[in-house]
Amino acid sequence: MHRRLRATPEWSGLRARCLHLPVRRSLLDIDRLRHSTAHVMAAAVCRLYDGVKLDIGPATDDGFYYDFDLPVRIAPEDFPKIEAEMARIVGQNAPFERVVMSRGEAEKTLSGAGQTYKLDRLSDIPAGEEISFYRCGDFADMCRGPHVASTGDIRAFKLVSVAGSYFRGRETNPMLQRIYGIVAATQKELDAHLERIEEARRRDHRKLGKELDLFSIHESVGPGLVHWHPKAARMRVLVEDFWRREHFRSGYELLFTPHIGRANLWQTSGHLDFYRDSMYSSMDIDGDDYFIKPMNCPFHIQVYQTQKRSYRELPLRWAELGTVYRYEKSGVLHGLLRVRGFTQDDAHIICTPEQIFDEIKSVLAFCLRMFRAFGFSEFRAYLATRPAKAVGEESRWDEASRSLEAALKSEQVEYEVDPGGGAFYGPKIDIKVRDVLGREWQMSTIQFDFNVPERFGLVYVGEDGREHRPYMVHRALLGSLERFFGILIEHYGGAFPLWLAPEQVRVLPVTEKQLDYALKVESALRGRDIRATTDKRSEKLGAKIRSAQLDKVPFMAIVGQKEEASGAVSVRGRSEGDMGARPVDAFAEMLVAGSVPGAAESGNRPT
RNA sequence: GCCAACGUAGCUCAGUCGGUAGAGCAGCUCACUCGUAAUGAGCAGGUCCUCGGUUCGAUUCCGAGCGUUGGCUCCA
Repeated sequence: MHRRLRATPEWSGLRARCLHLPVRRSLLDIDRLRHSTAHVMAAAVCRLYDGVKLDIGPATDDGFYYDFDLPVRIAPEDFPKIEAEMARIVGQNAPFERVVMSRGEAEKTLSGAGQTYKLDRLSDIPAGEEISFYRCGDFADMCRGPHVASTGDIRAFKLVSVAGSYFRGRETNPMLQRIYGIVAATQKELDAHLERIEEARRRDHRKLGKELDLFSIHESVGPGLVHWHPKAARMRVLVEDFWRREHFRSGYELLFTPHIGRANLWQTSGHLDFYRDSMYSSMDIDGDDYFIKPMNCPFHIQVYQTQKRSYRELPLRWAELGTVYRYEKSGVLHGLLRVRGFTQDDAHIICTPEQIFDEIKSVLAFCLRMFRAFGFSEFRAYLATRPAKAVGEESRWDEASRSLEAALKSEQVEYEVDPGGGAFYGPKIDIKVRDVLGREWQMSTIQFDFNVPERFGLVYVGEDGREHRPYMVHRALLGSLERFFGILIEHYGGAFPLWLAPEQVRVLPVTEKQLDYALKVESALRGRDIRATTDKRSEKLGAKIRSAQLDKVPFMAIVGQKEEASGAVSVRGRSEGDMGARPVDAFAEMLVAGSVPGAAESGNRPT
């Protein structure tokens, strides 16, 4: 899941631009610094606490961590103490010395020190490979390295969090304590990094969702179940309308299907065999078991099966904004990004073998077009191919995988292949999108399904008059509307572009004497489908402007005596400031022109 | 689900070493009628997450549960 990115020049350039990370050093050097700092942290923890058992302390994408088994609980309040000890070690400028040992020596050293986790890790090292320790002052750790020359090279670091983590990530193993830290070459770079974390915190969709009155999740209703407030609902309608229009234009038709279905259906589809852990328990209706849907595909298949299908009507492209419910473990729920009930922008494409190349290519192009409309321009794809255990003929897998790869090449999307990483039922492409802060979000998935068509006996009649099994592709572009909305909030920092803003204009009367005129302006704008409201409070103009700014409304229309006399408004842009007076009609014209779906706007810069 | 922390007004938070609580903002009322990021005064607002236990007395201590947060894991 947390795959390390390859340091292609193009990609690291992007990182540098978006994450404000140092460009001068190669990623290897920064990793060396991170890993060495993890050692220094481990050394400090060993000095401060007794009975420390070490596991590992690797560099991560933006820092480092070290896993410990400790008799005491570490809390963030302990960080200053550990950091102070780390600073002492750095001050000593102790060199990192590499010590090579035989397996026997290493075993003796580790078991003598009671380092059981390390012993376990030692057994992972293949026979014949060199076993090295790195010593630094009074601390030594089995480690492949490499390290910086000495601790004095570590100038700016900070511990950021502590959390539990299973040894080797397995639930059955003991839970260790993981301390996370960040490190940079200079204090300035560290500060920049901290500033980036701060910016991400400011943009947190859970925080903005509350501040901007967008959505809520209620303990009384249940965790992971989202309530869209009026402003968010308005935005969702804008997204959905745009989505539907684009689908119709791209040759899709829409379906609406039920929320529940008989157990037998899920038995046939295989969900009850393979996916039951993620499904909610059944409900009894007239003595039959029904399940709430975790996916839409079995329903779409039913629609397909209502007729004998000919090759002439393929490809069929059926899309549905289908709300599905899936059980997610309580610990993984996270705002809008990980929920239990969500609306997939699902579609199934059923086509002949001859059609799959073109179909995949156009799905991918459609996908990128969609993202660009929402202000995303950096993508990365992961192609997952046939695993050892898989259903479906190998030739079909090959054909499907080739079509996926060809589409990626033809659309010039950077991608990585994950050999054998596909699900048992088909190969797939997952597409990740970078937001304005340089964070990567998995959104789209385009996957072949060789399982469901087989299980439901899907066929079409070919030119030869015989029955053939069609290819079925399952795809979601935005993924889930809930999750996509959360990402949009963070990408734009709540300052949505004009076409998506739930409130596009707020009319601000200078005094209550202009309230009637303000309401007239509001109604004129609404007449042009512009989302306008009026601030009717008895406040000074400055206060009204402040509220509108905080609510991130794209435009304010200020109306005082002068404007009323001339049938005008004074326009103030949320990022432009005072834009001067103009007639109401001209203002409306400007807004309508700027509200085209997908219209780019500079509303997403960090503020 | 697991480890840890947290849960006080609509929001952000303070506080109570066990004697049922307070601020700012938001809301409401009144006054003010104001020109590009906060006018003033007043009012109202709380099952201190829930349920048990200890105690004369629990928001505070203990236990369980629920939820949130940070991770782990999971994401056919």
